[in-house]
Amino acid sequence: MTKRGEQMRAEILAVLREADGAMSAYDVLHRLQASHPKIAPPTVYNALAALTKTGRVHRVESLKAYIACQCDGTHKLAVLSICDGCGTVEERTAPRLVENLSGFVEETGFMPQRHVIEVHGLCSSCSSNA
Amino acid sequence: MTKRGEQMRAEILAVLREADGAMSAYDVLHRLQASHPKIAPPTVYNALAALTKTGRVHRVESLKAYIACQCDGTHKLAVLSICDGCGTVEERTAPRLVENLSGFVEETGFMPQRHVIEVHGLCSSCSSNA
DNA sequence: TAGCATTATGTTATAAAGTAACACTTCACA
DNA sequence: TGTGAAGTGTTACTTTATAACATAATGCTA
Ligand SMILES: [Zn+2]
Ligand SMILES: [Zn+2]
Ligand SMILES: [Zn+2]
Ligand SMILES: [Zn+2]
Repeated sequence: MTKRGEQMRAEILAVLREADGAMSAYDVLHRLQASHPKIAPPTVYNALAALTKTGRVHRVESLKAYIACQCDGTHKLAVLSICDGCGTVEERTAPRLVENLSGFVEETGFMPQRHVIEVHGLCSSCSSNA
Repeated sequence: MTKRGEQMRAEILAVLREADGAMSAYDVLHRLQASHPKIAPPTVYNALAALTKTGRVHRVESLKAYIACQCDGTHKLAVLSICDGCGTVEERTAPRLVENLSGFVEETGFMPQRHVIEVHGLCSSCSSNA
């Protein structure tokens, strides 16, 4: 919340936005070491946690990596398409699909709170170059 | 493929089947150290990789952990319900849902190959005890 | 069956990812 | 200005995972 912290989060968000694909926390760390020589892992992880909590960043679970949000806060409905060729990650919202998924797990009395929907494959440009 | 390896895989699968919830690779490792004092991480990771490739085990991406397959080989259509209360992971197949998801990502020319669908929340018994 | 190539497996050592615990800073409010 | 709550940073460490190489099993050739 303070200036220092918010600035760190803004820098990390900028780094993630510039990136082509997802970045690991340590990718981010090494990138920041140019401007912040003494930065340590927890600083990055703290900032990523704060950014994730406010929906500005998502962790890509199946890549152990992070992306800047591309869906402007509707991240609870997000589907990630992960290209295993070029590493790009596209985020799109799919309210209907998430609703169906919730309904499906609720059939057994399960109470859903957070959805992880990640699809690996090839993006259109990688699959045409295959 | 050889006897030694297949036996290791069978043991690991048995350990995972006995477990209540998902186990980390190191949980499995420590469990096996009782019977195999000199076992090392790559042995476990190799076996888990082989078991995963043949669909007998799944990695729960959002838990960095592993479960024995509960769906008998139809794992490409699986949805995991992960209880954050008691740690149980239930696997159910949802062909229709996966088909819809594939259709959704294909709208942008993406070619899906592997689906990760994990829902966090509370199982029926944990949510009634809440 | 012996010799050799091929593949699978195990071991050592190390890298990558993540976090606990505590010290420090900031800022609101008395 | 003090005091405390909240947030942030640092040190040191744990957990997760893999590269590289050594070893062992398998199956083919002769
Ligand atoms: Zn988003
Ligand atoms: Zn691509
Ligand atoms: Zn399965
Ligand atoms: Zn539960």
